[in-house]
Amino acid sequence: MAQSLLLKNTGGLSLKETFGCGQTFRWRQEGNAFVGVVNGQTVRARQSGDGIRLEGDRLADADFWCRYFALDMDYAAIHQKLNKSVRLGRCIAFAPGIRVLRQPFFETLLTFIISQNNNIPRITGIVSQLSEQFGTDGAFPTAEQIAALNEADLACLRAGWRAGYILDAARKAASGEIREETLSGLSTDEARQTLMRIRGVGPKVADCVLLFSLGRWDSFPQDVWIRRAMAQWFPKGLPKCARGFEGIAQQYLFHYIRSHAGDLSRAVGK
DNA sequence: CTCCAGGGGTTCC
DNA sequence: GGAACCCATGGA
Repeated sequence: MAQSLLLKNTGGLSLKETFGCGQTFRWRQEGNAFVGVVNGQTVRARQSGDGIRLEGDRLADADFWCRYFALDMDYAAIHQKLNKSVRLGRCIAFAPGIRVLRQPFFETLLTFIISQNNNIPRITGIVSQLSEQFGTDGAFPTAEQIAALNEADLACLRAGWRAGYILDAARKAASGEIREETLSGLSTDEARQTLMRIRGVGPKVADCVLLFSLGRWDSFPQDVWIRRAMAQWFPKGLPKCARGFEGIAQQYLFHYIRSHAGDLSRAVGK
């Protein structure tokens, strides 16, 4: 029996911009709605009036979704700060409805390990296969479920050399060497170093996990495109107005750059 | 055929 | 510390 939940006070959140800006690989558009898999539950989301309507079996409660969509953040204030930079302001104006989600920890960790030197359709496919093959009822598998496997078991994913990285991450998570609760108690820099003990997790993947799962908005995923754009747009680093919100600024920047790849390839000298 | 995709490990200097 | 090169896979 399907449940329904209306999230109010969603401000200027745009599902299209939020799901399409490259931070999640688990939502697909169906008409004017989006269908995603979150915590093993298939969810349909659509914007309605002044809120977001969620539908699905066994929906999580409003508190969970409030956290998932970062509705506890004051994005009007964040935009006001970041708009002090003309260039960041341009990126925000292009997609003001982006909100940085807080996604499930283990799933985010494996997803961004899989994302390395990879493209979005293939990342989506591997994550989907991982869930169908090894999760319970299509849910994203637990660390314990993956830790019990070996590389031969993962060969069906066609994930290449990342299979070994997936296993190491799962084993460290299952053993308790890497725990979300532990990371939450550390500084962003300490948490980054801890995550990088996992084979296949470098600064980029670590910061994506910190930003997209733990809500560490001061982390800063060093994407290759961002590095190129930064060198030209912000030769001295991000402006002071982005202090504490480097990750959010980066996500606006990334979406803008990816959507203007043709223009930027010339501007950035790719 | 080559090139590339939201990187990271290893091996050099 | 940084630069070069390697890594499996699939689509363009």
